[in-house]
Amino acid sequence: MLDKKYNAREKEEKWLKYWLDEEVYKFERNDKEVYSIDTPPPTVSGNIHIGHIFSYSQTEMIARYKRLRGYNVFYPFGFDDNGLPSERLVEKKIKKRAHQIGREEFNKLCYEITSEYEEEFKDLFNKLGVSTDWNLAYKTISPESIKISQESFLDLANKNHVYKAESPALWCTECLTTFAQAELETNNFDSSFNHIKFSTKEGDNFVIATTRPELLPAIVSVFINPEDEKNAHLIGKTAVIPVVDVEVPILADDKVEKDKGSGIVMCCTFGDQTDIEWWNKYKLPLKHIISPYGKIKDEVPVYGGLKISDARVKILEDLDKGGFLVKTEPINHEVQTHERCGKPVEYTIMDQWFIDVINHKEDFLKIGSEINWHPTYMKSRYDDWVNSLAWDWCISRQRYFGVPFPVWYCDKCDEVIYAKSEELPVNPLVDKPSIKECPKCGHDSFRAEEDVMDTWATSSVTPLINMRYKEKENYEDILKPMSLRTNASDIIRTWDFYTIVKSFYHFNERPWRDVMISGFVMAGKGEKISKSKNNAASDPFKIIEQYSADAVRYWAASGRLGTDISYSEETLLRGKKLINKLYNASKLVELHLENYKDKQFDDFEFFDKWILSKYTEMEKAYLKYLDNYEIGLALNTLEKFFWNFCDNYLEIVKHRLYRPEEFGEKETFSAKKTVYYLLYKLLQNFSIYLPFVTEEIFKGIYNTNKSIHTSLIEKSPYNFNVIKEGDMLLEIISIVRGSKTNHNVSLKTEVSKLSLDLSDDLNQFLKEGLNDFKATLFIKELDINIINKDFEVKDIILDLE
RNA sequence: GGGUGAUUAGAUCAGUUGGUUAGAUCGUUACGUUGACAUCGUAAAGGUCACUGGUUCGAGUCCAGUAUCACCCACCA
Repeated sequence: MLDKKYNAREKEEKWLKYWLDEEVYKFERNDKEVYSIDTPPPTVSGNIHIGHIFSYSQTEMIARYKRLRGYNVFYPFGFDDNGLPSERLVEKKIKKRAHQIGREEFNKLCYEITSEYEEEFKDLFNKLGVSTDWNLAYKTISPESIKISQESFLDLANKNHVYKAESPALWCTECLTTFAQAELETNNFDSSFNHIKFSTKEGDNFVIATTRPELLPAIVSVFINPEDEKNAHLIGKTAVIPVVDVEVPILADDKVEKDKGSGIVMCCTFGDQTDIEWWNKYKLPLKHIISPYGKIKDEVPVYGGLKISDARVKILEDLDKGGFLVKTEPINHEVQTHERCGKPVEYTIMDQWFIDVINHKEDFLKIGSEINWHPTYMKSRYDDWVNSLAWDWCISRQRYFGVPFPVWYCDKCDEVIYAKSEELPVNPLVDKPSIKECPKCGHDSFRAEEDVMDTWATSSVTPLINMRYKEKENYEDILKPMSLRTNASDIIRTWDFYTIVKSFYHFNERPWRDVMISGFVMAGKGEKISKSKNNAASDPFKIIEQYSADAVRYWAASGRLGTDISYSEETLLRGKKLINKLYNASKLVELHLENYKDKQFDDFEFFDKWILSKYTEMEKAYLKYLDNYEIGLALNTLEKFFWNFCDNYLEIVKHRLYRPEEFGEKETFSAKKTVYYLLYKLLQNFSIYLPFVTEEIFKGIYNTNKSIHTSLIEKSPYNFNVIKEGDMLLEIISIVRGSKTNHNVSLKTEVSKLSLDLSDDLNQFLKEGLNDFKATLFIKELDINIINKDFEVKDIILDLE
């Protein structure tokens, strides 16, 4: 028996426990086809927000859908707990920087603190009803993941796709590490545009405008566009840099824009990426003046030891004193920053490990086109990114909490010593190489590689982690390729791209068949969710408590795939209403199924045929949408049908259900069979969105299975071709109801006489459903006149006594 | 500046290959306690489908341009 009222909080707790205790979502090998999902391991950065609910719910609904369609669903969860975001979380929490407490101690704290946050994540996802098998869960910093990540590195090294090189790299003076192109972000900064007077040895004067005057000591040349007539006379001469008094050549390059600033550019090593390009192209000397900590290097005269910002002030003062500063104008401009901390990027030059991506763009594009992108237009974002790649993928990070490179160097000849596969996982700082002597020079002492890998170098192998790559017990056979990757559109260029890179290098194959890209949660139209503004209900736990997990999932399912969604109380309330309606409709059905025994039957009444046919039509659309990952559109279709089912069909059929003596046994059985069948189907359809309330109803009324979530959808066979006629009769019912409303009387008011003009055809159908029709509208007398049109309501006489 | 998408009722969103009066929910208004449901029901009001052109017998839907928003990229002298 269903309770009188549905208590979501109590029932959600109950069914969550049941699912976990009964291992309803446990993955076991069997002969069913596997459907596997590569879901994003959330970054453990201490910040759980509403966006997590949104994208993870959508993926989860696909898992439930595929389970209902008979697939053996492989859906493991993970946590991305290595790398900078986790380090920053820990540093914030202990209020100390990593280098202040030392590597070993710091890593220990990282393990502990990230584990705490993972429990919180796990709790949230459980409460949301995420149907994962936690036995399959992984952490990107676990020994197993480290082993697989190192294995991946060695495989790429073996295939000559990684190399070590001294090369310019993006450097963060806040995080004290290099980072990858993909981690760049643009931010707006207030700054000043300084017009500085230069001269040439030959006696000319010219002006260069710059936002970074502190880089004057790093100038190695000056560039002018070869077609710039105004400045052409300077090309080939020697420029004298003011204040620092150094001479550099004036060269020509067509990358210079004639009309920008004075049309003359200073080239520093390094101020931006163009500088690096020119430095390479023209083999310019290196003057690297920025220290890792964001100061001017000590050896630089006058300005050595100053912070970048202080050096800027000082050099502007000196320029002004010397009469070199023509003018200074304030500007707000975009500056490239490190996305993890927002600090403007600097450049450094050091030994780094790189993965070659520039040489295989064509291959990555090809793999990209072998994957089905949902929505399809998301593929062009991937293509654009691959086409725009300018750097190889730098995977060295001068950090602590990450996967160590399985690498040592010979102390004498610097030969690279790779770990052996069977030694993994290794920490070269602790472990020693298995060889005793350097194979190149015979020397017998080695030093460890101290850098760790970029986080993406590990999260890009989640398919390998999922398949337990090279483990004895593995899933390699069923996960090559995986069925689905899901993520939001912002990490196409990182997570999706890098995973494709690795899959191509390891297996020469696409990592997944389908990719499903979701949008973002917005606070309102065009308003981004932001922590500082606090413009969204920030605590997902509170939202679940307030509205129930089912209602939150309902909100998360709304909208088209790939488009942004707003945080909307209205939608949450709408979900709550739907849950209530579903529960109450089920109670009505339950009431009439007390002694019901299902059996083969096909002699349905007219309105039963009508609603069954409508269902079949709806189901087709529902399945089609879900097969295309259009979760929201499937829900729309389903919901529309459901409200019609309640407001119209149940209102019609309840008379027959209550009064079998008046309508007949067979006729009443037809109604029972219809509601028994359709409610079951609707519960299944809703179960992917509302797993808790549907389970409660299913177990209360049907209980034909361990859980509704392990039942199977069998397509509805009913199709009686009466949809049009039924819809027309419904229109007539609506007109008569409208008449009652306009007279301000109850819908139970009797109709003394209803006069209808009907086509002969429609009249035949009405005859089949006549008793239902009359009972629904409380009609005493019905007068029908046959015409050529479909129908017209001629006269409604209400019994207004 | 470039790529991709979005722009529909006061709010949140649907509208599947172009085809009659553009749909739903919330909110508003009126009415109705009807044996699942007042966390309800019935109905009403509410839209120049961002703007400007074009294709077509016919455009919310296709094309071009403009504006605004979002994600990504480039520039960042």
